[in-house]
Amino acid sequence: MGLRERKKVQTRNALIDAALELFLTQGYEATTIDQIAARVDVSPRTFFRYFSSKEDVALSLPADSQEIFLAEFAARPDSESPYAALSASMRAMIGTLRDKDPEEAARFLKARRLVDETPALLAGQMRLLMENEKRLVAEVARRQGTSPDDLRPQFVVSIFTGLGMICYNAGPEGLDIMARRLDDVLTLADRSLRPGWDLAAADASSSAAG
Amino acid sequence: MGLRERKKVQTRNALIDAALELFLTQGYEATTIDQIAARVDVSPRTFFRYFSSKEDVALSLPADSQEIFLAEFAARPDSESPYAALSASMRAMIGTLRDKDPEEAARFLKARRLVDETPALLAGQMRLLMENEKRLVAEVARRQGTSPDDLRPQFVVSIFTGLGMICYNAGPEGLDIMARRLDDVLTLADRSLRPGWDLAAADASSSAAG
DNA sequence: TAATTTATGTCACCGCATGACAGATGACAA
DNA sequence: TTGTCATCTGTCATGCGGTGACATAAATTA
Repeated sequence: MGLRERKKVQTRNALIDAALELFLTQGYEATTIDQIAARVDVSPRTFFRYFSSKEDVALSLPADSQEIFLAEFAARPDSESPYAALSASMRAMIGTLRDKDPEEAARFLKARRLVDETPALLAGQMRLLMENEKRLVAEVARRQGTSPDDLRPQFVVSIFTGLGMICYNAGPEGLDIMARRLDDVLTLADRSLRPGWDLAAADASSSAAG
Repeated sequence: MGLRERKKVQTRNALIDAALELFLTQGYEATTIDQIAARVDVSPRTFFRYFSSKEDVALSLPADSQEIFLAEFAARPDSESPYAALSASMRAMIGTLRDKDPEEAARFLKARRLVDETPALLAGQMRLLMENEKRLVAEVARRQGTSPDDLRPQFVVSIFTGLGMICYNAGPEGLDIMARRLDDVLTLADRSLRPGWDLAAADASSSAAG
């Protein structure tokens, strides 16, 4: 890897660190791009060459974790039911996060804390989630053998997204807490849902695109 | 009602109409506050005296409908289970919308269409939803006899929120379609969930606040 | 009509975000 | 090492969103 590339990731990480630091101490809105740039000794214009917006830098780590989740999901064997694959991917994501070096894990937790206490960022995170939702629905539909326009894959994804939010948003206290919370939620789900609920049952189609 | 008040609601509605019109024809981001204000013959500064942001005017109608839902929910008898009360409130909300005068219903549908095709607004709508979520969880906890910090009321609300999103977001084509979609989703839910799933079962507590 | 309240317009200002251009710096071949 | 090229960066200018301050116009009340 050349010097140029190394410098780039270095600047990028520095910007993230500076941003998180300032956001957490002064508050998200109270922090300006100029302050972040100044702390990294970079022009404000350069900030926007690394991140498309103020929100972007705050959500870059959560966005990464979502990408990890999606990658895990895509890698699950077809033998698993949609819901089983989704649950396993969630567990795998937490595991992956835990295996990273401590520095990066700390960054992630900082970001999680920040998002948790900033409504605007919570909304942004939801937006990320929704952008991925289509991909998720498509994959679930494939596993079910139904159409992505069908109500059933959307149903499964919606249910799971709700569960994911509970444990994801409840875990700025550490990845262990988050993992435990996930277990609790999945236990609750097992108790509430009928076996095979996520498989393509008889009718209930009523396609109709959104 | 005095002239002053009448003028205010008039201006407000004019701003909403102008905004929706421009948003739908030019696109949300491509439309400026100045354009909206100009169309109503009002200074841009005045726009912000009626709406706190560009997003606010676009989401004012969806926000209203959420308020209606919450009001309906608060009015449901305690004899209903949490999930039953939530479902009934959703139906009632659609009914209330349908009973309004056609002009206002048209505005609502316009807003729904707009939100549907604008990711930023979709996210904003989710933010509104999440702001109300606490209230919802508290009410469900009361009905269950559990603590709002408990996982179970959160679980019920999350599940229902997912279902609500499916039918809500699928209905820019009219309130009738939206009602039918709701029926389909609830049917699917009845088939997937065990009877009494939304009641406070044995343990599964593991409180832990977010 | 006079006094008070309140809505509106004007002006100034800040922060976010983007395009354009010039200069600095690393990459690479001779 | 040197020269060329690609790319990163800083500076400048601009537009839009959003807010505070103040004066003016309009409605309310007496």
